[in-house]
Amino acid sequence: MSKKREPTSKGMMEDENVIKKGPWTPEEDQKLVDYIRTFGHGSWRALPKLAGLNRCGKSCRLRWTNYLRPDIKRGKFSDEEEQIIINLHSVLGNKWSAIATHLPGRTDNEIKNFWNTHLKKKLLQMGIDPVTHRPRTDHLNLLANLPQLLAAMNFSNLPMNSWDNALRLQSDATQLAKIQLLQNIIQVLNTSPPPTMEALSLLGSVPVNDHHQLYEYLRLNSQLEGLGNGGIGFVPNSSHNIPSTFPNLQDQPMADHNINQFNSIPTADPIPGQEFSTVNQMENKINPTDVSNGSSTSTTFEAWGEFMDDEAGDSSQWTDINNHIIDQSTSPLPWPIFP
DNA sequence: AACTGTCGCAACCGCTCTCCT
DNA sequence: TAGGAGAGCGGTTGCGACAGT
Repeated sequence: MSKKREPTSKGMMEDENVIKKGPWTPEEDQKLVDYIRTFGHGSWRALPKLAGLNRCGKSCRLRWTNYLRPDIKRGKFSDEEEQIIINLHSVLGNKWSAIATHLPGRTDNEIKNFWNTHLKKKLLQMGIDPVTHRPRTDHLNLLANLPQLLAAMNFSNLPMNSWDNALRLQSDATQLAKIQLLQNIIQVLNTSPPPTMEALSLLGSVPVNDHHQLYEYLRLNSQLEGLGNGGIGFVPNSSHNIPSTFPNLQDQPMADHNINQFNSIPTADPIPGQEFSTVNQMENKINPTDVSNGSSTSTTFEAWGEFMDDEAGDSSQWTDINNHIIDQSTSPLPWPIFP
């Protein structure tokens, strides 16, 4: 698309008949703010004339919503905001306005800019595709980036002590992000043929606490498998492909939830051009209303989250994992680590 | 000091959606 | 139901600020 902006009117003498474009002056801002404070914006198209501005209504609306609105929050995004954006983006994609509704005081434009200038790069550095939120396909690269992936996992593990509706959605998305990351790590460990010595040796760069974290996740999922739910079927150094990362939920008595959609599970080697992240598959099935208003008590994410909670016990398995990280006496790894 | 490259962000464009008649 | 107007959204661009040479 060739969209050359008209030469900016900055510093130009304005023809009264020409709608001004480009940066807003403090005087224009003041006029707009004064008018909206007094009369409200009403019709944006009519506003500029009424407010004495030589701008189009659209420009006035954008200036107000993105910059002049009194409830706008300025300054750097916090770590928590950053994580919320990543999580919501994994669910909603580039629906910036939908994401913005979960971040009071932040505008869609600001979030979009922050994503494009910071978060995209950050995810790429961690070896994660910012579009699909899946690790990039090169397995050796993935292993090389394992420390960053695990760091991202820890980063995602925000406390979830406030279960208001907005945070529910974020928490669900956080769970998914974690599952997604682990799933892809496990894919690498279960590739057929088995990981090479070289590939496994890369694990040596992963801090030992992260080994414990991985191990605990795998152990817990093996327990799920033992319960007849499918589990992830992890067998260290096994020579077969990983059968299914997610539990087979179709037999679960959860009729109120749209859970059968998980029948289609991403495989270790998606067909080129048909790579659908599990998160995206879920997104396609989610009632948009549930996502946007965050008030539903029966979202797919909740169903999945409840399932996880049920199977892992009252305390989240992630808390369990973290406890093991603190407790240095946890079980040794079931696979060899090459120096 | 001058030049060049990179980054961040405000603002624009064009398309889509929603509402009304 | 069709069509027009207004509003909203996502993608993109231009430009100032800053860092590096």
